Amino acid sequence: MSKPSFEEGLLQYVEELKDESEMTEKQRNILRASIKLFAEKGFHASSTSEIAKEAGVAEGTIFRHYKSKKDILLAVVAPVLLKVAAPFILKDVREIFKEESKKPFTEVMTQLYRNRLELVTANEKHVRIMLQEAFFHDEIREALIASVFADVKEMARKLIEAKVDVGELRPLPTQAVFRAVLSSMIGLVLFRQVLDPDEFGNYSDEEQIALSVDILMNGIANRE
Amino acid sequence: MSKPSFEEGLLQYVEELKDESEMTEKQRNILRASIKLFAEKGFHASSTSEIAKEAGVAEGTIFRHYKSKKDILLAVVAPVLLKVAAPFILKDVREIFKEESKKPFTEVMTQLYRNRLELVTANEKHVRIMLQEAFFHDEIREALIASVFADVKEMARKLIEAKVDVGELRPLPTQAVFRAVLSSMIGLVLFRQVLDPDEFGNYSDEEQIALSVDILMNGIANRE
DNA sequence: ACAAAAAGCGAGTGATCACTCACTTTTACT
DNA sequence: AGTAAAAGTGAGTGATCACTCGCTTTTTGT
Repeated sequence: MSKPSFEEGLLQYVEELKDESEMTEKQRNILRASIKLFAEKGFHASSTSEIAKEAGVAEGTIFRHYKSKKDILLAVVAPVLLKVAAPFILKDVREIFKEESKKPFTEVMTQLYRNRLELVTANEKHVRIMLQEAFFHDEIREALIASVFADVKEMARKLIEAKVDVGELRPLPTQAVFRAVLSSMIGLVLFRQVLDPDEFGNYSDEEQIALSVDILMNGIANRE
Repeated sequence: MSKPSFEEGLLQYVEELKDESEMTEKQRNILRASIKLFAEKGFHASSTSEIAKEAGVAEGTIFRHYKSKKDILLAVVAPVLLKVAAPFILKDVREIFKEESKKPFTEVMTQLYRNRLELVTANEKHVRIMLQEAFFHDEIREALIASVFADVKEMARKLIEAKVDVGELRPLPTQAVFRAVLSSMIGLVLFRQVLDPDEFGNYSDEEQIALSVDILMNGIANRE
């Protein structure tokens, strides 16, 4: 599992801006600067004067190309989300899901949980900022759902239905199974990072993952 | 299950401010106004001039009593959280958990999920603002965890351990079971309200709850 | 009753913000 | 080369913000 950072992906994308479109160099600089600052400190915390400074451009130039600050955000978020964030978030998931039929579902889940825990740990700041922005701006939330959630849902759907067909999973509504999987994963991250890091530490990450997967697969009820 | 709104609780608390402490009437008005505005629009969106206006007080008076705007927040949040929000959030949970030994765990969970779904639906705005503030201010997040999460965790611990003792639940680490329960609940709410409301609507709330409880109890794996 | 302290006041301060506009420079087209 | 359009500029605008300060009013203790 390779580990190119989100930052690298961003920088690379920013360089690629050079080749395409009929943008002025200055306009590209504005986008570059905005991407950098928004990713670093979020939208609200980045002022237009900062963006201008970072871009080496007069503040008036910004508003020559974008009619408002929010306009920059929208111009920046869609392509970045689609070309950098979504691929970055989904890359490993796609690999893990690829060999669906070979591995037992339990193993796929274990790998997935381990991988997601790593991803969130390594990119805590960016995750935080993304959630924050998704919280505030409907457009970003919807774009995130459309570009990331929709994909992962489709991938999961295929895997889950295949596993139901071979009798490895119960024939429940796919949507409910997907929800259970994602909920369990979100809960794992949430408990470790936010809600209860102390008690979480009573077991190693591997043990916690094993517990989560065990419960996801077999439930918490005792079978008489 | 009674339904006093969060708003009512807030207003009642605000009235009770009258009786206690050595506060000036104006100072109480400032707290009242702050509580109202913060609950309505959040901390950042409420300006000190607004608070002053709402409180019927000069802006200078605010800073006579509180050395900064954040100071008001901290003075307001701890007691409100402890005396209004936490009881409000936990009230029904406590009732549902009360008759622990009588009802099967499945039934308790079903009631709990149903109740939480109702609570979030009926108080969407306040939930949103609380999460938003918890996101931004470490102090609030920690206060929420200490006053709400800690309580619910303790209540759940007792119930879970009792149910493990009578053989209704598997002898897993309590903490992992609690995480599974809470994750499933958060997931239910998250999918319905944010992530996938369309597909969620394919089943009724009751059906979705039943599915979540079923999976929580029995897992998603097929038992050969 | 009187003075000191506390409470209250509101115009004012300086900072920052997104955004504008009159103007200059560069680019593109003929 | 000449010109019109596009790009770029930066001082300026008005709004808003949290917060201050010199002053007046009210409360308190004796």
